[in-house]
Amino acid sequence: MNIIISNNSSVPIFEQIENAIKQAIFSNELKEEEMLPSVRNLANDLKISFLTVKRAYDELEKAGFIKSVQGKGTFVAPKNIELIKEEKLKEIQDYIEKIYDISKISNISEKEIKELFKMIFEEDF
Amino acid sequence: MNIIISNNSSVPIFEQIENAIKQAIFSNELKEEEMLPSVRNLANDLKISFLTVKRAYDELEKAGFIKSVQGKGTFVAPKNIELIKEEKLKEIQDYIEKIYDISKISNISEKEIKELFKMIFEEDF
DNA sequence: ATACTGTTATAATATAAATATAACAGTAAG
DNA sequence: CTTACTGTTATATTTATATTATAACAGTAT
Repeated sequence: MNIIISNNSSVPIFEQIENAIKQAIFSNELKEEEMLPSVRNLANDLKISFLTVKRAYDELEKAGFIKSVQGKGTFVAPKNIELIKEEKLKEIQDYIEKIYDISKISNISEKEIKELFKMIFEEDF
Repeated sequence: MNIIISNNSSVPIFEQIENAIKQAIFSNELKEEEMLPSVRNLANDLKISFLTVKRAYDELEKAGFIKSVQGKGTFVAPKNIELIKEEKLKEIQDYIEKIYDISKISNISEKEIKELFKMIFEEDF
């Protein structure tokens, strides 16, 4: 698995790891039940503290993407299609929220946004 | 000008001020060449440090929205708001394209996206 | 002179992210 | 059982950023 992190990103490292692993799971680069790198190994590879990896794993586990077992390792959870769809809907929601913020600040009307949607989705929206 | 800030927002106060002033400029509530509240006055109104207001003004000036003159005050820059609006529309278009890509890959219907829009814009869309 | 403007410098506080270190606990293989 | 991996937990520290308090300095207008 290829994870690239940036020190001077405004996105915290633990969150960058989360996103990279989610993406690997979505793209099936990490398959069901497959073992993830151990917290210490990944920390060594990325030259960061294992606690930062731990935090990323903890949040991924809370969200249901992976499962940690003491003494054995951390594994990709059996795929839950609904969970993945929820995640994608959340991504879309984040984008819509960004659009909302921009429209409010820039005084752009909903009508104008609708037109863009029609153009890109090539359908009545 | 009505600015409301929140202490426990994850958005820094200086950024909340930035956004509120941008919005006021785009909505023409603050007109070209119009004077903004002085750093100390706005700070007193919002019950925050004038340095926080100063920071917001500094960033707005760097972005070309306002212009500060020592001894006189801070003023809305004469600027082509339409030009900035075009840039913002382009940003929105990029986000919609991302949404389009996700929806195609994840088999998410336009109806579901419409629902999210209604939810966030809190209006029929 | 005064009373406003913005500007700058310094130090302090608060919070979150990330770290270093150490110890503890479960699993599997020799 | 010992060894060498796993994950877990606790404590203290460092780092970066946002925010503040305070003081002084500088330009403008009346």
